[in-house]
Amino acid sequence: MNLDNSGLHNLIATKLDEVGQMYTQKRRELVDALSQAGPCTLPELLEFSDGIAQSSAYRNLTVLEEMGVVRRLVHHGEYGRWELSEELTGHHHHHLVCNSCDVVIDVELQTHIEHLMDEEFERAAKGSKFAVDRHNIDIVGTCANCQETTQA
Amino acid sequence: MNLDNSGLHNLIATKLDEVGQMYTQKRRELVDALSQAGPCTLPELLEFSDGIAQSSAYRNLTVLEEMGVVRRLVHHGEYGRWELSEELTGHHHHHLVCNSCDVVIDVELQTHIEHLMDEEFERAAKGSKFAVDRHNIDIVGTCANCQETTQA
DNA sequence: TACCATAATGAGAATGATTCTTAATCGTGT
DNA sequence: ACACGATTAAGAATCATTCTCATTATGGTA
Repeated sequence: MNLDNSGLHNLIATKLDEVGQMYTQKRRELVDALSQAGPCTLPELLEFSDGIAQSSAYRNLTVLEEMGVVRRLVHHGEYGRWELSEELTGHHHHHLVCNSCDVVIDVELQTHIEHLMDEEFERAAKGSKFAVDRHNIDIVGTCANCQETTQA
Repeated sequence: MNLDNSGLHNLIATKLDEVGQMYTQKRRELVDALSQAGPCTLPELLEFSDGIAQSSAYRNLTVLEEMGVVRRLVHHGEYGRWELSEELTGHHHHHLVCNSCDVVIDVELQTHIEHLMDEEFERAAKGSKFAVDRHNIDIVGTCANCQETTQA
């Protein structure tokens, strides 16, 4: 599979360079996997990447998270999940979360709904003097695969 | 503090009785704590409750979760959090999540916004043939306490 | 009230995802 | 080629959560 992630990679390389971090092959592989596959667990990332050690994967993801390159998601499955940061991809999105197999799928909502929600979230937070930063929405249910499986 | 949770307790007692589970004093204490304090971590629950063992707290919460009495939340803090289920309280709500101290505060949104969101979530899920069950919204930012603290 | 069967409790061991430690290796600039 | 700092990987350590099991409490029954 040939990915053209050169734009993405250049962006990240610059970002890491600014703070004296290296954008190594292993780190590129993690980013490639995430850009292909969407939110991934660590075992999934280990499959994609070629022979990276578990501890290195965790460490690199932590570094990349601190740099704002990736974001860690936490749901009910046994593993955490990682995705490219919105800051990097430029796509604000939310998640379909299957409560049968724990898979996570990206979705985008219509802009005018996002605006309405932002306004309402601000209003709702005001009562608690809570300063809103961002919002995460999980649409929970059953993915297409699991619907088929349970019918069989 | 005198709570009148008799209605709540009766409801739960009936629910548990139907499946041959006991609604013990320890379980009542957990429910009382949750009904007072909102989403709680396990250490918080251990403080509220009077001398319940850690392992018993976990086991009881799991049982109560299976009965649909409580729900487990998972965020980025070190501990999971537990709250009374919406099915039980009858209040659909979402969460303000402080990314500084990890506290979780309940909020309710306006009904017409909930309707708009539900429609949009259905629409967004359709593309992935995803069957929507419910939605969770986290409004992430800084709670009032942490805003004060950082100013000092 | 005494007895029995079943469920709940608590102490501690086990589990397992994630983080930490450390020695070896790699990259980059000189 | 050298030296320095960053990265890697293997395995140990951490720690929230789950499991085990012996003890205790509960509810039903006669």
